[in-house]
Amino acid sequence: MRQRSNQPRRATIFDVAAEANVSRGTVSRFLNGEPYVSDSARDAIEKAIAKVGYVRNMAARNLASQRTRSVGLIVHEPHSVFLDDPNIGAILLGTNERLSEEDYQLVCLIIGSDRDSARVADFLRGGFVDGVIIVSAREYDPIALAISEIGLPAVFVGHPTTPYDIPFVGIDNRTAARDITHRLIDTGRQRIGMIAAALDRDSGTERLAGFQDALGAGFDPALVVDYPLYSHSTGVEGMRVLLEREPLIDGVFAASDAIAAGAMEVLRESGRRVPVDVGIVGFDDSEWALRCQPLLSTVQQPADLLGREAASVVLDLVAGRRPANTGTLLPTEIAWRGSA
Amino acid sequence: MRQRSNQPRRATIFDVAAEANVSRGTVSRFLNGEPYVSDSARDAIEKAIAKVGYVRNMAARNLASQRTRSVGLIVHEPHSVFLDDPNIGAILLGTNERLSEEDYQLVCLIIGSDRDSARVADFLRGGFVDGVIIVSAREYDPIALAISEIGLPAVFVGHPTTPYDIPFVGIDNRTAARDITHRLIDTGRQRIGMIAAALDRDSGTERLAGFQDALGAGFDPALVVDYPLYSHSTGVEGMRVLLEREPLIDGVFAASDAIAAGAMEVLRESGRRVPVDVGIVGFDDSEWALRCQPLLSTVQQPADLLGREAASVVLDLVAGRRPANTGTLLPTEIAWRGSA
DNA sequence: GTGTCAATTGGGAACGTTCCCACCTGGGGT
DNA sequence: ACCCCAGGTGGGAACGTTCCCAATTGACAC
Repeated sequence: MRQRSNQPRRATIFDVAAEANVSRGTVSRFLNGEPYVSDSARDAIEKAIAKVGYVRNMAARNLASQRTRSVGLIVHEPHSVFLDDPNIGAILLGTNERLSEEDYQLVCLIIGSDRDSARVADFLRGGFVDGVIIVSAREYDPIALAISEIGLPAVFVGHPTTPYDIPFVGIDNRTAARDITHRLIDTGRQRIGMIAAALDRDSGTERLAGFQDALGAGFDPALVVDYPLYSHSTGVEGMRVLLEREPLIDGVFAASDAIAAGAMEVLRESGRRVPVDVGIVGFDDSEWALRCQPLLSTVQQPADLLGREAASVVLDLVAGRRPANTGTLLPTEIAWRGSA
Repeated sequence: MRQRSNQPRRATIFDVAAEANVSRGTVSRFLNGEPYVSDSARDAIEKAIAKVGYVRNMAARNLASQRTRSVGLIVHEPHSVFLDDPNIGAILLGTNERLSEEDYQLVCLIIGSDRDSARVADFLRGGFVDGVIIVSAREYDPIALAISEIGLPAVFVGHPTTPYDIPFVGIDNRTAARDITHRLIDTGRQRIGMIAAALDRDSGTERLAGFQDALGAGFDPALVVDYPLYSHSTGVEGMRVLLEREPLIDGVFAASDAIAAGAMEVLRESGRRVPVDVGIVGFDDSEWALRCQPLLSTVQQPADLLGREAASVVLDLVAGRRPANTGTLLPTEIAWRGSA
């Protein structure tokens, strides 16, 4: 079985060299875009490759060069993440696209159980990928710890709350919050409140800061409530409190779609119509946004760009180029739907 | 750079052999689970591996064995598919899981443009994967054609309408349709209709056949309408026709979630309450099901199992075992929600 | 005692690259 | 006339496996 009996043997770099009347070394230099290949050699090699139908043997290249030209994409909590979050798919797409451009392969590493976690850690330790992109790291993620320890080039997508020595790519929460709040202002809302959450995290404080930026002098602390979680029940409770404080409220920025969904239920119960009486906007563009009636206007992450950018950073690291900054924030877009 | 200067050299099979006092060949046999390894050798090798911290070098294995131990997952039309369909993620997960069990790697191959299509075809021709799983092939898919031509082990997920010499893994539309129709019957609905679609395809005719199976003698052709597309507008139009034909209709099986969503709008407009006055069920468990009020009961594909099964089939093919049958149909489950 | 066969083991020879060093060649400075 | 250097080339030596053939051993039948 040394050689698939029926198939004609695949062309190698030797065949190309022979056909082009140059040496193996020159062909290799050509293939890798290195200097010191004369124009005549280049021509001959190009023709020879076309003629013998040569394609690189990855395995041999990997073995000789001691690198794999592949990057791992690590995802945690498969079921909830893959089903709830359309972003994850887009991130995968963006990453894949960028890596393809550089002739790198994407390898999916999905961690469901602790057993997986160990298997993946072994995999990484084995040097089967040149770098990794960590998509939904938990706090104090053991795999992130392991990566940091192995010294493998890595980048987070999203903003980990625990500081590792690993760069990240995320979104600009503050600007996004400011922009979507402006929508409320621009459509003539007079009494605009916010249901904030998670003020113990960057994302939480920045969304609040953006809200404040947008309102400027008109900012009224009395119209802001805050809760620990980005949850539906936060929305229900927060909206009740806001309505009590200011029955004439006509605009609400919810710090997450789940919060917005809860708030909309309370608004409906209280007899207010969305968006006629009250405009409401959310953040995340998760499934919650589509379960609302009317559909929720919300901040949409440029998930594919996040993926692309993360790929770029990891490629830089692999190539030994330290990235300029330890974290990158990408601008967001807004999905305009019916709620405001 | 022959060897990463600072890092200690990775242990090889030679180190293990030396440590265990056996030959390289014996270690290799052990690692690959081949026979002809004595118990004493086995023990010694196990200890040696643990001691020197050996992990296989994939590149070397691939080069020597002339196979890659990786399988490609081909997906078309990234944006619509990844965003609309939660199934695709689950399929990916299931595939990845099964492949991991056999120490195979999943490589994502995503085709967005024709340029991608050519690149992927080259990639496959290059023998960079041992087999492929094609997730959302279009009719007369050029990539499927290429694969068929290259002779690469492959399997479809889903039921391609064009017959290739490639096996497939899909769902049992007929049984699923029968089962979900039974729900309508069991909850006491008396006048049950169906909005069928795509009767030019297997999926369409089988869903109708399942509906007929369930109703048996009670089947009334007058309560079935059919349209070419599985679309929202089909639901709107179909429901109008059904209501006209039978105002007392109290159960509807829609051939897709999109159809069900359209039908529910018409029902609401006509003043009928779901599920009190009319029970309605769909098929697919797509996003449409969650946009409905109340949420739609619908047929859910066992997407992770589809992925697993496809992986198993492709592994069989790679190992040279011809699968027993050319196509596999998996049973479905039903997501019970508020609409029936 | 001899032949045979099955269970083991050892190690040479690929596998197809990259890396690196040695070697040419010709033009320009001394 | 000589040296030097940059552009360009050739080919030996890894890289770490798997594959396969030859060799060794011991049991068992004749």
